[in-house]
Amino acid sequence: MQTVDDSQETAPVDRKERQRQTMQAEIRATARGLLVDEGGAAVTINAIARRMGLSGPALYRYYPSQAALIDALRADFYGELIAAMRQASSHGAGDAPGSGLLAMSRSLRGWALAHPAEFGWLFASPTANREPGACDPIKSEMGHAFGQVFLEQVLAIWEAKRFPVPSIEDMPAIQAEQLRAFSERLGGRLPAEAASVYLACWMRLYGLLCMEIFRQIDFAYADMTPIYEECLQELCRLLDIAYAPPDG
Amino acid sequence: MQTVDDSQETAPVDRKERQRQTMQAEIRATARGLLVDEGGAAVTINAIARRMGLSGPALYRYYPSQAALIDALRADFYGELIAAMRQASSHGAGDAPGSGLLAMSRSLRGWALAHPAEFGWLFASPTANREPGACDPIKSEMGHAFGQVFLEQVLAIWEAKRFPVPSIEDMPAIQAEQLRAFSERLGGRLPAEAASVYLACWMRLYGLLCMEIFRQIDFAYADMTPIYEECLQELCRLLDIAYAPPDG
DNA sequence: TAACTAAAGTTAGAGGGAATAACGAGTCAA
DNA sequence: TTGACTCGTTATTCCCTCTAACTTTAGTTA
Repeated sequence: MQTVDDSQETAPVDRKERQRQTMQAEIRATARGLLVDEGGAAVTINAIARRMGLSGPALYRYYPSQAALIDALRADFYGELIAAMRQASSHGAGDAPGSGLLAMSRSLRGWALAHPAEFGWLFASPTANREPGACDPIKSEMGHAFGQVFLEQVLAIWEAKRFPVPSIEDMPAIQAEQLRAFSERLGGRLPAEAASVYLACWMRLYGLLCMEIFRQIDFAYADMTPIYEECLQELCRLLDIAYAPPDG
Repeated sequence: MQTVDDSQETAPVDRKERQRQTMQAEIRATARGLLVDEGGAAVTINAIARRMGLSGPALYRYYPSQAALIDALRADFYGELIAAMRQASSHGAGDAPGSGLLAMSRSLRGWALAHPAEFGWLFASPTANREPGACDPIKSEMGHAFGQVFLEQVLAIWEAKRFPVPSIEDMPAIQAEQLRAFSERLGGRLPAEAASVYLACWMRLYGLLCMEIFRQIDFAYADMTPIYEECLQELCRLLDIAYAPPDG
């Protein structure tokens, strides 16, 4: 049934497949260069093809549409950011509880500052702007994995040494219900009360970073490093861990 | 010198000018309808003209380019949002100090929730995405007026009854310097220490709202009303005013 | 009243982008 | 050798922005 009888047949197939994948990677790399050099509006099928010495329609052998290409590129960005965050958090592990979280948070900001155009595409896709009701599949999938990295750190802190949590009874019923559902979706590894702390921390950090990257506060602050560190200090207080200033 | 000798000459000129302005307003209204109905990508010169029963190039009599039209539309949105915020804050005035701030904050969220597409264009213009270095003139001008509305409320609270402020000596030098410069740009009406509290409050509120409107947290929270109110409670604590739950 | 002027609309067209169709050249296996 | 498959091409369609050149119309002026 299978055509995998021996290597004489599978080898060329694999080689072709690898060539195809490197071509796709080259297309995405070219698109990213265009994004960084000339802005998001310059990322067109024709412009990418021109940069690669190809004719426009050739790219449709590799991506069915411009939107698909852009989505793949955004998935790249998510992957790169998540990898950077994971690496930073593992580097800081073994020390005091929460050192991984601090390292991860700083690497998140570092990546966003180093790649503002890419970060902008993560936050709001130019593709998703097309239709009003259409939700962003990349953001739903990868955005989940994105918050997940932060969640893992909070989870580690929670499992090592519980942090203070608010009483879920004091919350409005709608909020309590949503927290319970979310906690369940997490497999119950984080109780609803602790999940509310995780979400509060994540919103604080991510919200502040967006304010900075999208320059919403630049009428007052050009350099937001101290404010970001102040935010991290408050997260540490909320999670009952020790704050350590960045080294270097 | 002036051609304003009597009404026989000025009347037709004014009438033409008025006609021109109502035409511009109609164009912007049509564009907004397109934005709301079919998304940002549908806001094209040709589509607007089609909806109005005109040919495309006719619109260039009223706006020099698509970008200019979009900028004018965004200025409309800023104006509408700011007017809503101002109205809400004046309605709540006279009562306890800070009641205006609470009303304003809630009307801000109310407007953003009612007009997510418009809010999206305030936060990140599709025009500004063109070039990487190009800053957004509308956001710089109107965004300032936007934060100003919140600032006025904080200022009123400050002048009525000082709120606790952090010591500027304890801050990093970079932050202290930026705060002093900002305070000076404000005409010294708010000292640097108090300005840091204003900015912290504004970033918290605006950042949280962006998280909600851009659905960054919808993996956990569908309805963020309680979280927004929680944030308002914390702002009240920071500004040393009484929190009052929304009526209704 | 007749001619002039300026504004507001028109069509035609250049230039670019997304996407499809139809076609040619290479590769590989039977 | 032949047939199939892949990857590239050009040609074409449709839509977009924007300019040029024109008609029409309303208001002004001699």
